[in-house]
Amino acid sequence: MKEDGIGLDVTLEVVCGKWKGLILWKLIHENHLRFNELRRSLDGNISSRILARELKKLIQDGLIERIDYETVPPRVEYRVTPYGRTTASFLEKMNEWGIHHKRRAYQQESLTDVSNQLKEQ
Amino acid sequence: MKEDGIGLDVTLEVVCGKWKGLILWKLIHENHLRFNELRRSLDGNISSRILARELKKLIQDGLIERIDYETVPPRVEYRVTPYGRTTASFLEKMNEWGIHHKRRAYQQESLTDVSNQLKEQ
DNA sequence: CGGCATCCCGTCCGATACTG
DNA sequence: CAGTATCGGACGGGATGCCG
Repeated sequence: MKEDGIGLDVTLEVVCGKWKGLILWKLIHENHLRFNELRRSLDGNISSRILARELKKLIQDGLIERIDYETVPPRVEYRVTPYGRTTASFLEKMNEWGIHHKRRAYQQESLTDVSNQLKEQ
Repeated sequence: MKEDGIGLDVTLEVVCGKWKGLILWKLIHENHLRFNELRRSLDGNISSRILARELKKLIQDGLIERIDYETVPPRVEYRVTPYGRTTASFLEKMNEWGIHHKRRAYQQESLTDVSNQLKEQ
């Protein structure tokens, strides 16, 4: 038996929830997005309140940084830090797996359809 | 720009929450655990209610399977399915990253200590 | 042993409105 | 533009007790 999941728990904490993983993923691929830019790029259905909160958490963990240009009107950009970029190691894998899972879920539907048809005979 | 995070969202759904990732991880490394065996192996602080609920979700997604020996007293085992085992691709990476993150969080504390000492001067 | 029922709380998530 | 304030619902997670 190998050593246990000593690290998995904290990764789950960092990336968990509906949005933080997606935000990280976006910033890794886009580099420096402004608040509303980021908001619109996330399927459009995250509220500003939620986005602000999730961003704060990611900043606290040192994964992204906030650049305030101190202008009027305000201009703030968010960037992934070099450290935050290391999360790509598992986000990449998660994304790949998700794509397969979607394909499989679709096949699964077809299978149960067939199975139901068989049962009806 | 590459294609977007078309898969990440569903992976987050599957693995999200405090426990499902850890349960999968356990079953991948142990193969067929009984209910209370599994429960005790998870830091001991998951309630049976929560465990039962999370197991159901994982079964619905086809990641694990339940084998009921139909004996008295009851004997039920849980196993990861071949498909469930494919999640190891990202769980492995998440675990590695988490270990690094813990180490870094520790260093970070030392850094802020130093930073605070500097500010006091 | 392997759960389910009940109650409870804190957090997540969202819509809407508003501010500097 | 970049958020904050407020309200409210849904869900995750936990403690306790009971059942076949």
